[in-house]
This record gives sequence, structure tokens and C-alpha cells, in this order.
Amino acid sequence: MYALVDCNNFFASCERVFQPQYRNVPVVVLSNNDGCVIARSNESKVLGVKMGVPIFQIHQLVKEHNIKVFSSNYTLYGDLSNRVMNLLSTFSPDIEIYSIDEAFLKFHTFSKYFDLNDIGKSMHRTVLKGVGIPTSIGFAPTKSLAKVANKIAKKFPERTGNYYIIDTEEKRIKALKWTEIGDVWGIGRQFSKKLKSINVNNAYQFTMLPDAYVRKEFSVVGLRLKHDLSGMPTIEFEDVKPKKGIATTRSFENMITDKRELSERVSTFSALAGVKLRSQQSNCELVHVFLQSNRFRLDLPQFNPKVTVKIPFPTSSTFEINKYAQKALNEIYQSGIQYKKAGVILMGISQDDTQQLSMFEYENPKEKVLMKVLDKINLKLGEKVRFGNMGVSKWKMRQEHLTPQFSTNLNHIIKVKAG
DNA sequence: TCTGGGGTCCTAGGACCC
DNA sequence: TCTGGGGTCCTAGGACCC
Repeated sequence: MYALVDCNNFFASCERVFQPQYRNVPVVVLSNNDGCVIARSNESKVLGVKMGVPIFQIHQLVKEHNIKVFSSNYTLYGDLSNRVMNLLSTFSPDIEIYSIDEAFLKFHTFSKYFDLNDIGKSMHRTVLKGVGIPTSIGFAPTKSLAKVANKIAKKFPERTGNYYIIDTEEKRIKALKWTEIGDVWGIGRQFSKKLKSINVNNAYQFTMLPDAYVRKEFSVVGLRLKHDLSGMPTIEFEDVKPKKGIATTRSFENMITDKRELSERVSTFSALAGVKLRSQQSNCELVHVFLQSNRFRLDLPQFNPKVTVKIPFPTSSTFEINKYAQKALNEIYQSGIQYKKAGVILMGISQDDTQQLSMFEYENPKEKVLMKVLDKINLKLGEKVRFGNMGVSKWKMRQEHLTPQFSTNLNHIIKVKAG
């Protein structure tokens, strides 16, 4: 049996952990630069706040209903996520951290030694008490069915006690008939449209389609999903794998035309991507750099150049990465365009322990050591060491509603008064 | 005025090889 | 008039996820 544990309205719930006064008021959390709504409390959902809407489009609603607005605080969310995952891993050694707010757990010998009802109740209680985050839990014999069970638990918290178990054929069929096709894990907008056009409106109907048809129209991905939903474990439980691509991309607060300014951003993106790369003990051989104009300003010329450049040897050094990223920027930059977004993506990733030595060119071995020291200093002191071309003009994201880093910064920790 | 960021996997088609 | 066949590898783009 698998369990899928999902934190309810995760970012919104995180903001409430240290600010209980917002527990019963509508809350939303915004994306970078305070752009779009990326998390909503139940109260906000009821008010009709849609996922992904630009906040400026709902100013009226926010004002009318006193919706509490937060800028995103990823340091806080990341830390609370770690705490949740640590608690969950005490329930089973087999845990797949699927995203910042979701994890699959595997239970091998469930019915003999454990009662899933006990486990479900206990997991919810433990995480709520230990971190302050409410969760929903779904149990089922396959991962996609655990997703379905989870949705039921989330939809009917009172009736289910925040967990739901699919452990019989009757419950499986009933659950699938209840699940709208567009809500199925792996069925997105396009697939859902296509399925509805042939009158497949729920998950059960999808599992009744012929294999050959599903394979042809929805590729092997769709076929695997069909089997998994039918009760045959097909979507595999996965161990932690190093990432195959590492991206650092940002929209700018304002549009940028100047090449030097772009070059500073690219340097910073290179450095951030380098840190992520080294933290998973990897090296990269390809650097992809892109620029984008403002896609919402159709009155302005649109230009979205991109290029991938090869580094002659695998490296994890910020110096090397940035050298080639700058080269890439030089290749694609055109003056006279107002750019709104840029990014650096590292690809061609290999692991430290499977290093191919290049015959002609290689990295200065001192760089590895230097980067190690640098990462340590920055971890300890918080981004004190910067590279020359990252520039001194410290640009800032718009974050007008940012909460403190309650759980990761000593200066932000809540003080409790005695007496 | 204002519009996110970071991933995965699969497929089709082109380049290239013998 | 007429122009092989069978592979591999790589990449861009599209679908999906949170």
C-alpha cells in the first residue's frame, strides 16, 4: 500500500504557523515580485480567488473581504517542509518526497501488522502538532489511486478524518467514478479536453478505454496511468535522483535594456545555479541562457532569444559556468529590446563520482576546493561572498508583504515573554 | 502601473552513419 | 520516367506536475 501525504494549502498554512491570528481569515501567498496568487487558504478559495491570477486584478476583492496577502517566503516554506518530511519518515523508511508539500510512503506489510486507520490518524496528528501544518492522506495500492484517495480526504475532512483508504475493488470503482477526468493526476488541460470530446468524463471511464487507443492518443504515459488507476502498480516509487537540469530564472521588477545590467543578473543566476549544482555533487557541461521580452506588452517588440553553449569539460565551478553564460549572453543579446525575464539553465549533468576526464582541457583543480570553501562561508554568513561581475547595485525583488524567517534566522525568532 | 519558478518525460524529425 | 534500407543519436517542442 502507498500513502500520499499532502499539506493543505501549504504556503498559506506556513504563514499561519507563526501568526495564528490569520487562522480563520482568507489568506493568499504571491509569486516572486508579488505577481500572481500561488497559494490560497480555504477561505480565499471560497471567495473565488483563482490559482495564478495576477494580484492587481483582484485588488477590489482583497479590499472588500480583507484578504491577508503575503509575499512568498521560500526560506520559511523550505524549512517547514523539511520538518514535515522528517516527521513523516518516522512512519516508513520508504519515502519519496514528491514536491515541497507532498510525499509518498510505502507500507509493505500493512494489514498484518498495522492498521492503516491508526497510521492515517497518527500521521495527521503528528504533523499538525509537531509543525502546525494540516495534511490530507490517501492510502491505496498504487500511486495514482493514492492521489485519488487523497483528494477524497481533502474534500471531506470531517467525514474522513483527513485520511481515506482505497482497499477494495468497490471503493476503487466508486472513487474513480467520483473523480472528474481533469482532476486525475497526469491528465492536464489538453488531455482532458480530448477525453471529454469522446465523452470520457470521469476516471473510471478512462480506465475502460482500450489499451491500444490510449497508447496511440496519450502515449505510453497515458497507458501507464490507465494501468495504475486500474489497480496494477505501474507508476514506480522513486528514490531521490539528482536533477537533470538546474534552472535559475527570474522576471525583473522593471524591464531592462542595458547589457551590463543583464550581465549582472546572469552572473547572479550562474552563481545561484552553481550552488544548487554543487549541493547535489554534480557537474555540468552545458549552459543554456535565455532572455525574454515582456509577453504582455504586445505594443513592444517581442524577442526571446536563447542559446546553449558547451563547456569543454564537466565543471561545477561558478567561475567556469559564468564565463560560458556570459559568452552565451553576448551571442543572443540585441540592443533596443526591453527585456522582462532572463535565466540560466545548467544541463549535461553528471555526478562527481562518475567523472570522465577530458583529453585536452580540464578544470583547474583548485576551483573545486575554492567553491567548497565559498559555499561554506555563504551558508554560515548568508551570501557574504559575491563575484566581481555580480555588481554592487543590489537589485531587489518586490516583496511588500514579506514575513520574517521565523524558523531559520535567529534574529527573527519569536520571543516568548514570561509572566 | 502590475502578469512566477522549477522540474519530468515522451515524440517526431533531422543529421549522420554504413 | 527512375533516386535503398536500416540504424543511432540529438534536439526542440509539447504534454504534464507542483
